Amino acid sequence: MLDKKYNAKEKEEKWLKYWKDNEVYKFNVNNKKVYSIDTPPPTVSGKIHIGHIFSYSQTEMLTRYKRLRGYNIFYPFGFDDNGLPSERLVEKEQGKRAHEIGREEFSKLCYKTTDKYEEGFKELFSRMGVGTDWNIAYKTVSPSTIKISQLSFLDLVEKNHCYHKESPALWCNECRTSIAQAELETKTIKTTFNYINFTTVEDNQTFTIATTRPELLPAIVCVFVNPEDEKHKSLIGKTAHIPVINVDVPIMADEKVAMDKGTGVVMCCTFGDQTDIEWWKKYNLPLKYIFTDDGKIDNKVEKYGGLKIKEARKQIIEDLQQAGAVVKIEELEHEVQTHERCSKEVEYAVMNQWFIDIMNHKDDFIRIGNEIKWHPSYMHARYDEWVNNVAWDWCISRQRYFGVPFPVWYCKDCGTPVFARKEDLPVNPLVDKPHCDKCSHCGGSEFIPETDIMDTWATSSVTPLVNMKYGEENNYESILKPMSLRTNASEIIRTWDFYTIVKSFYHFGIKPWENVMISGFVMASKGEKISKSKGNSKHEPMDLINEYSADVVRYWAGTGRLGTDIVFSEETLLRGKKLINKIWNVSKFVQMHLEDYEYKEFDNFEYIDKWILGKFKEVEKSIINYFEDYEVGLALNTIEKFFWEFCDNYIEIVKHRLYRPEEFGEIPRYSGQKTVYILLYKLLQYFSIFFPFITEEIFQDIYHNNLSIHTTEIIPLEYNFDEELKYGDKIVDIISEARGSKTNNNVSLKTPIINLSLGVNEKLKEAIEKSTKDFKATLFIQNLNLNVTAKDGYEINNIELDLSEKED
RNA sequence: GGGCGCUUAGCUCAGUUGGGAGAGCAUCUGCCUUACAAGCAGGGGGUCACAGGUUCGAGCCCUGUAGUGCCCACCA
Repeated sequence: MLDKKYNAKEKEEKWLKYWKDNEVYKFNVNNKKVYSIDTPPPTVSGKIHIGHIFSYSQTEMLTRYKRLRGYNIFYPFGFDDNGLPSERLVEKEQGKRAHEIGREEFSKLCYKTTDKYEEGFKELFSRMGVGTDWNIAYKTVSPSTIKISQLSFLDLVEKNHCYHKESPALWCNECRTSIAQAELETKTIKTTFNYINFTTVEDNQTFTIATTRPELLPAIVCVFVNPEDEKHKSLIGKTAHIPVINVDVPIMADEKVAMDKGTGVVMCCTFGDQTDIEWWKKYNLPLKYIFTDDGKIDNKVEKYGGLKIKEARKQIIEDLQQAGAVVKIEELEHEVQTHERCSKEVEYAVMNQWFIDIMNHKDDFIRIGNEIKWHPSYMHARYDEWVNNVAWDWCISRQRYFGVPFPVWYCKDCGTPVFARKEDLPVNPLVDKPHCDKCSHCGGSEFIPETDIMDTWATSSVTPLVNMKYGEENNYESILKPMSLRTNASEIIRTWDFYTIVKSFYHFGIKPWENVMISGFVMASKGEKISKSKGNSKHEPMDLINEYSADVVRYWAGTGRLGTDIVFSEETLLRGKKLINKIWNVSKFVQMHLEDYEYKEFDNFEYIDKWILGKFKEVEKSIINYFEDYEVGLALNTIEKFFWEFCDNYIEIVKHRLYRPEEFGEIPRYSGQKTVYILLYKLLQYFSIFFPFITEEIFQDIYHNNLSIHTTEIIPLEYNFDEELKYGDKIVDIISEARGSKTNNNVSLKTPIINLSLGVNEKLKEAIEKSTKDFKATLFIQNLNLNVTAKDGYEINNIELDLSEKED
């Protein structure tokens, strides 16, 4: 028997153990159709917050739905320990920079630290009741993942989609590494707009250039004006003299110069921005690179060498002022590109990097995007928008320590790369030697290892390959190509989704998954995103679980529409708590009345039973539609709404029949028993998607001891009770109105109705007559008169309450 | 500046081929009713952001405006 009160803490621990012992969520290859999920490996870079819980829960709920619909669920969990986020975390914890610690020691610390955090993540997700098979979990820095990442790299090199080139790349001098376009974040900063006078060498004409970055004056290689610009046309072809720096550069024309920005005259530096790079390439301009990799001016620059970028800016402005070259300085707020991991302004550097070709296959990436179903559908536009606007090939090398090494060495004499053999992977070129002893190009016998590591996205974009154990024997390629579903938040469409598509296309020529499901964010308050850096998450997930139970926290996480942000709300938790309490109580009630229940073929349902069964059939259709649309939250909403109707209306009606067979008869009682048996069973199945713990407790106690509800199958109801559905609703309306009449008279709902006269139509009369006993018992009616006077609906002509007790 | 969302009751939000404006919380009034007071019944409370249009009929479809949010571009 179910306990009087539900002890969530005790029961949740019990079922966690049960599921583990009985391997309820274990993945085995069998004859069932596989539904596979490529779920985001959380970045193990510190504390988990309720935002994680939110986005992971909806995916998890979907897997539960699919499992109940008979699918064999492949739902692995991953951990992204790899790369810069982990390094930053370790640097923060150690209070030292990576290069101060040393490469080998630093890597060890990274492993140790990520292991520690990973345990915390695993514990929390387990405690939430996540139905994953931990046996197929993966880490992005494990030997097998490194092997697959390296394999992927070699495959792309072989297929000429990956190349090594000296090229300008985005550079973060805080993290001291190159980064990819996708890692940029824009930030508004206050700065000054400096109007500086230049002169022409030929005729000493003065013209003004406005810049926010005067420290780049030593890097100027050219000055541009628009060829259509009447005001500045006379400058074209002349030579500009850079003040203070005392260097002369040519003045050229290019239509990309906007006449209405600044003064309409632009200095082109190597490099200040993307356009500089374009011009540098287009006009084959010389290179004047003046920064060091840690954000200083190079020592080769006279006077400013050794200064930090911002110090140099200050100094050069002073010098320009002294030279009388400054026209004016305006305060300015503008957007700058920063590195999303550290929020520091990004520079450009020129060095050897590994790139993956993006620009030549944009059409293919758009096409693959079209072949994938996006949920919600409008997220597809964000993907297209990104692909159409990508301006760079994907730089995958990072000048960092912790991550996947490139399986490459270079000939010391000629620089020709030597690649590892696939069968030797994983390799670490810093430790391992190349398989050949002579360079195939020049015959040189000494090799230098590649010290760069791969961008984290270069490895997380192979999660489908990791899941299918790409390149191994007995792999899952045949069942996971493509996977059924990818889930993530909208912020990483441009990184994780895009790069995964890129890799899938290059490796296999096909889409990586059938569906993409995009979740929203959790907001701390309206318009304010929860983030680790802001520290504005007031609630620790574990505290919430302890206070409310995992099922209740899951309720909160299960609400809301796909792709839509939600605000954390304690009210929602309270609502979930009440719902769960109600599920428990109604289950106790049902159990009480099923003690003598036995299965029999039966189709002689009472009118009201047909009504609620017919209603559920309709509701179930809608629930299934929502799930098939990945709208987990809306499905929950629908189930919940029906459930309260089931409790407040149906149970209130049927209870009399269940309690008093001597009055109502055994067969009507059996009809009620069978109805509650069926509906509670089905409600528990649907609720188990959201509340795996309490539903398991109830299910095993009432229905099947030692059979997990999570291994059952949902078979949608097939009843045709449309007539009962329509007029049953009317009967409930009458009951509701009559109850209102009692409440308005300040009497108990038990108060007898001495006389009730209703005006109804023919159909409704028939319906009430078929359910007279239930109807009268529910309202405690002594005399009921039905008159066929209403055309549509009904009218209460007379209601006479027994107020005798009240008057006493 | 470009792309995509959002704007419905005091608060948080549903509203799936266009026809009844809804839920929870809050508030007010009753009710200890053989599952449940963490409950039950009921009331009050909304020109569905604004302006046009299509339609017999618009919260829903179209156009525009405003506010808000995310992503991108904008470092001259």
